[in-house]
Amino acid sequence: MNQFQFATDLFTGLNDAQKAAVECTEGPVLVLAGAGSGKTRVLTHRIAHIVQQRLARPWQVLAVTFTNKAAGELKQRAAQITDGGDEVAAGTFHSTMLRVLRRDAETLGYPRDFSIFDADDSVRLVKQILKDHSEDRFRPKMVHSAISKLKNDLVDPETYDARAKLPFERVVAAVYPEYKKRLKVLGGMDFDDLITLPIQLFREYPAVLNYWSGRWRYLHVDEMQDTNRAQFELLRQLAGPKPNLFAVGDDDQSIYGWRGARVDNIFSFKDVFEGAKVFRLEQNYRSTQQILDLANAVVSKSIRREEKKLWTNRSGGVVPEVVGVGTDIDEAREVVDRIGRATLSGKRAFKDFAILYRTNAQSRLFEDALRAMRYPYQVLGGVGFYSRKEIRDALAYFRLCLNPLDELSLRRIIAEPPRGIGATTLQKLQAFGAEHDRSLFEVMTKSNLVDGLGTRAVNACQKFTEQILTWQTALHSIQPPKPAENGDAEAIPDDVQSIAEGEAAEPAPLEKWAQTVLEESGYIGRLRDEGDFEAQGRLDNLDSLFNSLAEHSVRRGTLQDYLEQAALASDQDKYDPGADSVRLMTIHAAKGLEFPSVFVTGLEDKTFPLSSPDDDDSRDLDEERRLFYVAVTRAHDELVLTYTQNRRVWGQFTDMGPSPFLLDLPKDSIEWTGRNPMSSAGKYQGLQKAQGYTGSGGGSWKPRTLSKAPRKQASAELPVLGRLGGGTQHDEPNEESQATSPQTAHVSGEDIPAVRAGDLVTHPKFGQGIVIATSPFQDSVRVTVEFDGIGQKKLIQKIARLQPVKDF
DNA sequence: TAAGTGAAATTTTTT
DNA sequence: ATTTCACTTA
Repeated sequence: MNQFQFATDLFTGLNDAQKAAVECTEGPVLVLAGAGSGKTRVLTHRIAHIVQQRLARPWQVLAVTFTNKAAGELKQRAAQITDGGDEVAAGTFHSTMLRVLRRDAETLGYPRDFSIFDADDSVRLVKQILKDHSEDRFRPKMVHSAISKLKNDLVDPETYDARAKLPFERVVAAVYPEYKKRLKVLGGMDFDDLITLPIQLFREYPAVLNYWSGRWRYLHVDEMQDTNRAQFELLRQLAGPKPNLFAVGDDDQSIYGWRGARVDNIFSFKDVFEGAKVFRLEQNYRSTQQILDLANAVVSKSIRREEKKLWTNRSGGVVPEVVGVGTDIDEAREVVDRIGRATLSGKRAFKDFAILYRTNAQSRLFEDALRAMRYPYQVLGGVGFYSRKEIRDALAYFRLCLNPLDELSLRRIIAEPPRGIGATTLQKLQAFGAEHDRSLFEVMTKSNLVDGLGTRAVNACQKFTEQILTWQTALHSIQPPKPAENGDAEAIPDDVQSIAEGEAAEPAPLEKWAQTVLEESGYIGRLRDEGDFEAQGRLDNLDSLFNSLAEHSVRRGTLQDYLEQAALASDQDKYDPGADSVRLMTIHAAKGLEFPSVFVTGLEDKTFPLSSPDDDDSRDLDEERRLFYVAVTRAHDELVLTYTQNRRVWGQFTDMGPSPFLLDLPKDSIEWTGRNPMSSAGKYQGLQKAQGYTGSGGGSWKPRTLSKAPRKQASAELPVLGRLGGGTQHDEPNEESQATSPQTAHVSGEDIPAVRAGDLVTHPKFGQGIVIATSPFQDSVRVTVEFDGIGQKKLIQKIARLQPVKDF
């Protein structure tokens, strides 16, 4: 009865291509779905279809996405049209695999309550290793991201060691195995382990693979273009010899190459999964034709892509607009002005607007402007709740109670608050532990055995470990450690299981426990004592932590679950579609979302497409192009692109050239608006001169044309910008002063020595080196130096003050 | 041992 | 500009 009802509904309102894809329930299927072509719809309808046809129970259907947000939406929408749809196993790759690992971690030699190390933890660990090797040539973050890429590419340490040649690669090759080893010793997994360890598990224990692949009979993957090698392998394993794999993706929206995503996974899908059926969804239901034209114009310049053309039968709409402004502050004001006008006239609600930018750092000025006008807004991403210091500290306490092996957490809180255990003591404990192959925590419980420790230190250790153990016991009393799950557990959906398991919930025992821990540890007390504005803010944040813990506790979640969610759920997910507020986020964060009116901001060279100031070739222009495509296709009917001529970067006023993407726009179907575009012309000239002189420093060389060249070229290619020159505004006073006083500003830099390529220079830390190259950097010079025995460094002369070594 | 001081690095984008 | 990290001093 119901079934018939569902069946008719399911296919009405789908176009032919969508229908065909939904109906194709067996075998490998690839759906190439352009932006706004209804891919989530296809996914959810197919899932509903499978369930209705009784091909599988809802919990036998797996859908993997990249963000929790997407998973949540998928689940919710599936639930609306499917009987039992909320039992569908929908989650991110990471959270799904975490379930697998929780069940069998011990098989792989990890503790049951293994910790999850987020990016920050992982980098810390790398840093420690680098320090132990007294290696400080490379940034821990870079080394970690190299390791992460290797893991995602399924390259093991031995293989890499054999091929690593360059100094940086050698360092990575040295750190990689050590990093892996230490992670395991600490009973921790990093993000990449959550993908690669299941692969290993499945390889070594076919029974485990059988369990999961038998359970998930229909696999769905969203955003296939963003999968990396490891994820692809995982899918292949789970899909098994008779793959029921339904992949949806769009190569034009591949924007995660920087973290190892392989668009190739889309191109090679047909080869890897033989007989795969391919469907294309090209009808767009979201945007106006003008917006699509603009999107197509830019992305069609990409080198390798599946040819497709989005179209819509929506008519009407507003012509997309490009707006040039003087400074980043003007940009924020302009955008907020427009939002104000549209909302005050009642044409739009605040939530109709999204302000998109390339980097999180750009959000601040928009926030300021919105706050000044008292307009409601929410910022997605950025420095998230869980990355604040006090929250991380608190979680470290919790983590340590669950997993005393977690030395990273231990070190994090050992001096928060100070308890008389300092670097020296830790050093001795560590050495002892290394000798006897014991964890740091264990050594601390027996610190009296460690030579050379004063009674004070021993007592401090004693007290600390006793506290932890007490809290651990308390935790177990409210939340008994789970008995080992027997291997032949029935295929009960976990969600159901966990609900059935729970007992009558007391009023938020977890919250109480957490409060006790932070009180007794003295953490909260110390914040209270500090009593300043900042400490108060931290206390407030801890309060929110307690609240969310209480909520979690009421829903019978365990602390373990909570920590997992904290590690895997980013700020990204707190997006509240209901609230009437302007949305601010990076373009990456906006993928999968849509808004009636969208501002894409910062369309300047080096901002978007983004590249570091010194080396231009580091950027992947094609990926930036696709990012632009993603950005503009978020808009239903109104699209405004903004760019500035001068922006503050790293606290420095910096002249900006227009984004090359602006040159690719179909000129006729766009409206160009210049607000006060020439206001900075005078300043611009002035700054150029200033930069020239700064570059020369002591004056040993002639002023160079520096940023002039790219500017000239850009405006030559973009005559439209010239048209903007009709602006009538004049320089502001502070610009004037900059323009007229380059000398005064910079000749005072007599103590900043001038250097040029070939010079022999000294640096207080790195010693002697040869200057390889110099390039203008803001109001100073960026100098590349080859230091003896250290390698190349890039330094800002204004700060580093390299001293030339006089010839002799 | 721990708090206080200055230099220097930081800014992609996220699970 | 803001934040982090290494080195110095109470």
